[in-house]
Amino acid sequence: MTTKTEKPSRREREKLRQRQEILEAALSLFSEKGYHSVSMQEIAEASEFAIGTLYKFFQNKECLYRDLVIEQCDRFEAAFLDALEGPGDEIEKLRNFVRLHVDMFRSNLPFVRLFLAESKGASYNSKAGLDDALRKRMDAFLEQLALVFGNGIKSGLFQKIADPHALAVALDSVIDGFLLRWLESPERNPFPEDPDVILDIFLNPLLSPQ
Amino acid sequence: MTTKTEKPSRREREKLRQRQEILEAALSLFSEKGYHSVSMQEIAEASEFAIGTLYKFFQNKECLYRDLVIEQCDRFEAAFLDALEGPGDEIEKLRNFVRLHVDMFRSNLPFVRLFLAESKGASYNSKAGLDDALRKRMDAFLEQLALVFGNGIKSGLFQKIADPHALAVALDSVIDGFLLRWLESPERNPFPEDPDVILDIFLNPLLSPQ
DNA sequence: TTATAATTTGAATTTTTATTCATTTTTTGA
DNA sequence: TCAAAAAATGAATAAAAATTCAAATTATAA
Repeated sequence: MTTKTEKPSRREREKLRQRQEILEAALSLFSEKGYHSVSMQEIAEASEFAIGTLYKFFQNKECLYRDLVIEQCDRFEAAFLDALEGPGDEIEKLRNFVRLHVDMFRSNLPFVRLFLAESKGASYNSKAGLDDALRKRMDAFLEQLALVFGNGIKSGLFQKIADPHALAVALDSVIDGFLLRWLESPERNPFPEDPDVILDIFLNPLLSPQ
Repeated sequence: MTTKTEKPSRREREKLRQRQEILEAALSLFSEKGYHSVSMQEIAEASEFAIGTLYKFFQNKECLYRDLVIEQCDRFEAAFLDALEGPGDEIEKLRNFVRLHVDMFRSNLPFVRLFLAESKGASYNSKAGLDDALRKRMDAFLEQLALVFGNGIKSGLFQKIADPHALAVALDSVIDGFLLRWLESPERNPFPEDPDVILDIFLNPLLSPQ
């Protein structure tokens, strides 16, 4: 009962911080070993709380995992949409998107592993309906990306070599493909520092002849 | 001790058949529910053997899973390499590869789910070194695919818009991307019946101007 | 047909881990 | 400073499966 005007009290802020610490430890563990190979015991030790305390923050293991994935997805989605809604023509938007995608991939490897496992592989969380929620968000995002292609075609910036939605799927797949190859064998596959390495495969053919 | 000249005795053939039946049941279950959500009990019931019998064929659950994945990969790899080594120019080889990829995807959905979980997501089998083995095979296969692009570029059939290895990664990613989208929401994403829908994104820009 | 070997079985054992909750520790406010 | 409330703890419980193995069944061949 410090000040009443402020929304989150000191205690509440402290709780939030603790919650984040648990999620951070859990993210690191889950991404390394997968959902089923991480015990609540381990998460407790890594985050330096007692097992019982975890259950004060999360109803159960599944909910902990779900919250973790959803919160990280929020971050990523917001960042990607920002890139698509930024200034510039469609080429610029795509370039920003690829650049951001590559950057976020590299600086969020633990989550990326988790996300790929969750979206491409078998979901650990079928009961919690997590995969369904993710699929819907992914659909919505691809819709936005397709819009960029669609607008580019409408304005004559791009040639209509394929359906905008197909192009969106293709671009997203290729980015993930490149980054995944790098993640799996960095020695054989160079990290695509320059986003144009990826984008050129699309832009070159897409660009209308001047 | 029937005939000595024949390699696999009647008994041995019977064993093989039983083993296949177990793997078939396991594939169906694993692909539907994921490694950790399938018990040996379930596999036993589905294949109509006793639990103990499973352990006569496979050292443990992990080995059963590993054998399953590896044997299916063998089939796929052989088929894909066939397509790349077939007759025709590089365009024809790529077209055959895409067509075959799409066909095998559709007619082997249970295994495809498993493979994606294993290769894109978190491997269930880190101890057994399965992911490492798969990665090596994938690398080798991409090398072959890159060779096709490389030859096409050398012969002037393709323009060198990117490194052959990058093109191989990109094509493989796009195929998987399209098929995965279809798998996840068939109502929203049409099945790419015509392999050219996928290949055109590559071939159009690649084809040298006549 | 029958003794022996090979195979199959599934109940019992062991292991692993999620979850609970009585107890202890810490914080709060007078 | 102290009693009451809140929070944290982790040993104990419960549940789920993997694995084992003694007993039962089936196949072999003399």
